[in-house]
Amino acid sequence: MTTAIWWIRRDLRLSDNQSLHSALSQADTVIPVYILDPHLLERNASRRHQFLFRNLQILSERLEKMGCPLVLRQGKPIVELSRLKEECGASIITAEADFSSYARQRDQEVKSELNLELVNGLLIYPPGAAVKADGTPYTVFTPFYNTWLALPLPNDPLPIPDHLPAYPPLSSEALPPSNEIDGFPAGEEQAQRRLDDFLQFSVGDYHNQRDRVDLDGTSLLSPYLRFGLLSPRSAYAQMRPFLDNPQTHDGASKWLNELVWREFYFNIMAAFPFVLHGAFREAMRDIPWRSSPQDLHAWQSGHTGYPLVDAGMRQLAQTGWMHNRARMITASFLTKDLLINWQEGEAWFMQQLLDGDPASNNGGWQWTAGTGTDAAPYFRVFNPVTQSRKFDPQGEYIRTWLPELAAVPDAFIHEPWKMPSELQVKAGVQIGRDYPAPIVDHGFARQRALAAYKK
DNA sequence: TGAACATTGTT
DNA sequence: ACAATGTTC
Repeated sequence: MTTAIWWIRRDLRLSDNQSLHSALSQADTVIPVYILDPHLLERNASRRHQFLFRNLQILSERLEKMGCPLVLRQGKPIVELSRLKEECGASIITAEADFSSYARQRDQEVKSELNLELVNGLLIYPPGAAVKADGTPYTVFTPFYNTWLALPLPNDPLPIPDHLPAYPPLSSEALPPSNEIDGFPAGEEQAQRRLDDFLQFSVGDYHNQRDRVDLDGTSLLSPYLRFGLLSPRSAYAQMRPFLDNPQTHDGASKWLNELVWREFYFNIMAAFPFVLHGAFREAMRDIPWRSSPQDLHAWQSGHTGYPLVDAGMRQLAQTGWMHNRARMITASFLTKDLLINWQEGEAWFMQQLLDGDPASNNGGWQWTAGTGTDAAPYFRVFNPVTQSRKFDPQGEYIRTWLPELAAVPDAFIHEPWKMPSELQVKAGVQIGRDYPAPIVDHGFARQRALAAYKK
């Protein structure tokens, strides 16, 4: 008679759960446990906490129905796990491996005292699977991608276990109350539904619609991948027929490319943990950033005077999600136009994003700032107006998130400060009063950024 | 997974 | 004029 603890962290699902599967294959009794870790909960990320609690609620209900309720504990993981082990006599703990410095330190500590088995699942292939011939990690995406694609296909996803053994009663904390997040219904069934919708309706056009901020061309899966409501292996397996179908190949392939960016940045974080604290490239550690709380606040609150930038920032603040193209444009604006340290943006995004993940978020910011691996050349400065015309041609995205500009004619929607005053009256918006004039001139700012980066 | 600006070639 | 192309940051 053996007992295993299934320590749930970022794998809030029953389907394709390698940690759960390993626990079941080694023990007669499996105790599902989630530990509310004060170190993680103290972080200012209430939207992700809401989503986490809501998902725990749903998982807990499913486990309850299967006669194997979730045990919820609160405290330092090593302490809580040791206590739980004494209570239930478990001989093994299984968990899905995670790769941030905190996660690795936490797990190392647990491993040194308890029998912890870490399994793959957060990624399709564990960090280190796709490396250069000499065994060192890739620091450029494209060769990483090519090697990644050439790896043997992963095993098929695991089914949901049809039966979980019951266990004697254990105490459990009450779940904090939580609400549904608008636009991202919780639970692994909703994650699967979201993927089904994407495969049925959008994947074939993904490659040519994904950059359009005014269309629903993206998969919207990021929050689900973030919390392991969908395993990337399962998503990849379900994508494969669409890769093989010539009608949908281009879109599916572009989507896979994005999924591999996620794998890439996890590899980078695992191999170079210092990226979470500063620039990957040494040469980029001395950029003379500006300090301007006022400009930072204008950016955070969506009041820079550049409509697309502001629309993105307000979408983020209001919903916890932002279109990927808008993420690049707003990030470029902070780092290049305002010349504010990308780490300020990284922190703000981590605070706001429902899908906020240290590896992907850090990778994205360093890419935009030109400080990272595979860096965009520092002289690549997005023009917020050009990008706006290109990716929101009718200004629909802008009008959605900036209602004060709703009546601005198409000809001025991307640069409303050029609107003659009689048109401002007609559109019911006075620039400088109802909507800000640009807080910085892009042409000037571009030159300033080029000079600052060149030093 | 840029864009500004100069140059060239076409009306 | 203005689009296509090349060069530069």
